[in-house]
Amino acid sequence: MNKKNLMTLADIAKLANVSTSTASRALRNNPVIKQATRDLVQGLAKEHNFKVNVTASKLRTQKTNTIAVVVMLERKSGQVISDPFLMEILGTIADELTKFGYDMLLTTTKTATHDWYSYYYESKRADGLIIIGQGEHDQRVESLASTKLPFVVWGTEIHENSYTTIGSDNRKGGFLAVQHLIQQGCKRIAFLGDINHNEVEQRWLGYQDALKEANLPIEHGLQIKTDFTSNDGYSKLRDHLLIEDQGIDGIFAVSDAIALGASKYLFEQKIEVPQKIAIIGFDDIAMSEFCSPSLSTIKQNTAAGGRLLVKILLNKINQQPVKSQLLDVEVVQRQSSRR
Amino acid sequence: MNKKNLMTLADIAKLANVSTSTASRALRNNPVIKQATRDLVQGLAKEHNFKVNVTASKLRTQKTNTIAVVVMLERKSGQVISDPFLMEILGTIADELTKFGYDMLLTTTKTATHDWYSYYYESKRADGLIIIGQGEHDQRVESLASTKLPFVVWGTEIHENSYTTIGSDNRKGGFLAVQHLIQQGCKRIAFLGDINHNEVEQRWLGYQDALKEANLPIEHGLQIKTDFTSNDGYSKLRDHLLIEDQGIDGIFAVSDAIALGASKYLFEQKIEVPQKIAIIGFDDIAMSEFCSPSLSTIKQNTAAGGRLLVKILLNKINQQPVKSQLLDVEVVQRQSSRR
DNA sequence: GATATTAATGCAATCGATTGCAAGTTGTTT
DNA sequence: AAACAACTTGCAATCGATTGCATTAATATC
Repeated sequence: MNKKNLMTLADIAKLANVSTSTASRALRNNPVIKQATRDLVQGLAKEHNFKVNVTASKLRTQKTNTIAVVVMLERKSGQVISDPFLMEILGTIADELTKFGYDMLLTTTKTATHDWYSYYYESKRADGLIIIGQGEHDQRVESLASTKLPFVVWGTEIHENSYTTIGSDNRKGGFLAVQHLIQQGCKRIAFLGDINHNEVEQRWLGYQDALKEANLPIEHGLQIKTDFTSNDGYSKLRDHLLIEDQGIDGIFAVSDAIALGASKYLFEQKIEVPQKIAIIGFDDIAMSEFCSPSLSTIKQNTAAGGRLLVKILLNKINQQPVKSQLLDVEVVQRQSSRR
Repeated sequence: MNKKNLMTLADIAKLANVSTSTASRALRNNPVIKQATRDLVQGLAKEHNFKVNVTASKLRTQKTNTIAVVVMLERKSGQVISDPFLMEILGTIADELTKFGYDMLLTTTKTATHDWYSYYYESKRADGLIIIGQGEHDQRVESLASTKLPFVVWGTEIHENSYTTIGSDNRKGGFLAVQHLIQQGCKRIAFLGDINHNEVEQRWLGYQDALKEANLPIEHGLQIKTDFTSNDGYSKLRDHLLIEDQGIDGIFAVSDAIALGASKYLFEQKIEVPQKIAIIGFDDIAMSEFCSPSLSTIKQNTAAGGRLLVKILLNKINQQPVKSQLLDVEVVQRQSSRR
């Protein structure tokens, strides 16, 4: 027993009358050790509630069995993450990692160090990295690609082969959203989102695809740069889209949060949704079903996404070849666009 | 340089022509080392981008500089966390911990081990534990109290001195919410929540306090056990509160998520909010401001809560005396209760 | 100039588990 | 009975940084 009277492997070994090497192997069920010895050691370990000191183990094996997850937050647009979408995917990742015996280290970009390679890999905090949200063309992610740190990004594939990304088929999502609005009879559809985000850019391309397909004009005046918050959805609609003048009849917001903000403004202005203006969001967060009118949206499969992120990263850590993947999306029609 | 050609302290020492002991002290700015030597070593470290191996450091110092955060999820009521409230407090904790140089290990209760003391403390994964949400009188938390693991709980103080909790003044919150409804003219106010949760129980006591103060009867038929989801808020209202029969004119929901679910049902039934029924929630999640009608609620100060959790835990780790604390709450009046 | 102080640095043990290699046992084959 | 193979186990080094104690160098004191 050491000073803090926590059992150590040596203690167990002594109790079992074997060497620490044998004890170690026995505990890990190494078949080279006689079954009887294994049983003995494992029994003693359980009896004395012995737990391997993972720190010592990490040092010796040079594996941390830990994955770091970085959530990219907007530094400017506000302190907290309001987007429930993040929480959902985070929850899945956490559960999936524990399933594979990995611990999960969580950081946001707000206060954390910027040199992820040094901080996590060189200093041996984690075996790999999951980055959620590429944000606005972030340089840090780009520069990781040249290091030995295995990592995966939730987002959109940008530079072929530069690094591995998992994400929804954003372009298709944008397309489906707008196609849906057009099917509901919309002719002049506004776009709310910030195309400096890679994912949003894709959704925006999808928006254009759908307009082109329907032979509708692409009007730049209807495309409003909007942050990922309800607040901005609200105020951009108020300040930049002069509803009457522009005569828009549909809104595609690149997140449900934005869409809810926009809805609020429409409600206040007593503009009927969906009769006068139909609206659709993106994400399918839990709240969307419960606002009034309920919000149509593009559903992202967060559970599948979280699982895939983990799987791909672990494969990468084990030197297996991996490639970027797109997850399918689908339209969820609710009241805000049904007419 | 070792095999993986990462710099090690010994390498730096060699470059600087000093012993590893000196190098170590120099790096950590130990004043016993001559300033010139310190500069030399630190310069070389920076130049060669050397980072201490935290694993080795942890092993030697017996400190992990890591805090584990456990998010208690309902195992039954569904897989994902829909409550944005959790994400907000989690974000604050993450940022606050990095500020103090700690890493944050995140787990949910869904898949994780149950013996937190063994898993985190005995195996040296973390120096302390933050538990978010006591859930339904959980036994695991209770049993931690007798171990050496320093931990803090977000929730409500239950057994005096048994362990340290930080949380909102839930009883006052419940009181304020219902008092507010009464001031708006409500006489028969329903309660939606599951009082098996410690926090909810407090809010429920506050509900009763307010009714008593106003000399209104406490009707058990108006108190409906409801899970922390919009879904359940919706269906419990539909199935158990026969609006016309009971003639309720106010609803206090113990979370905004529940309140939104309830609102949806009222909206569908074309029951006017707040004229016919006023409604108030709890939490003040970001969405509450953006539904229609916007949701009145009791605001919890998550930022202060997160900061306090970290501060108290670190104090505890440093053997300083700490005590449980209540955070103040306030009414945020919006459309759902303004009449 | 000799000794007492103080300032800097180095030696070597330590944290606890893992593992290559050697050594000891037991069993098999001829 | 010798020779060899197959099992089991132990020795001792290792992972990389930290730190108590000893030692050397520099400065002060008489």
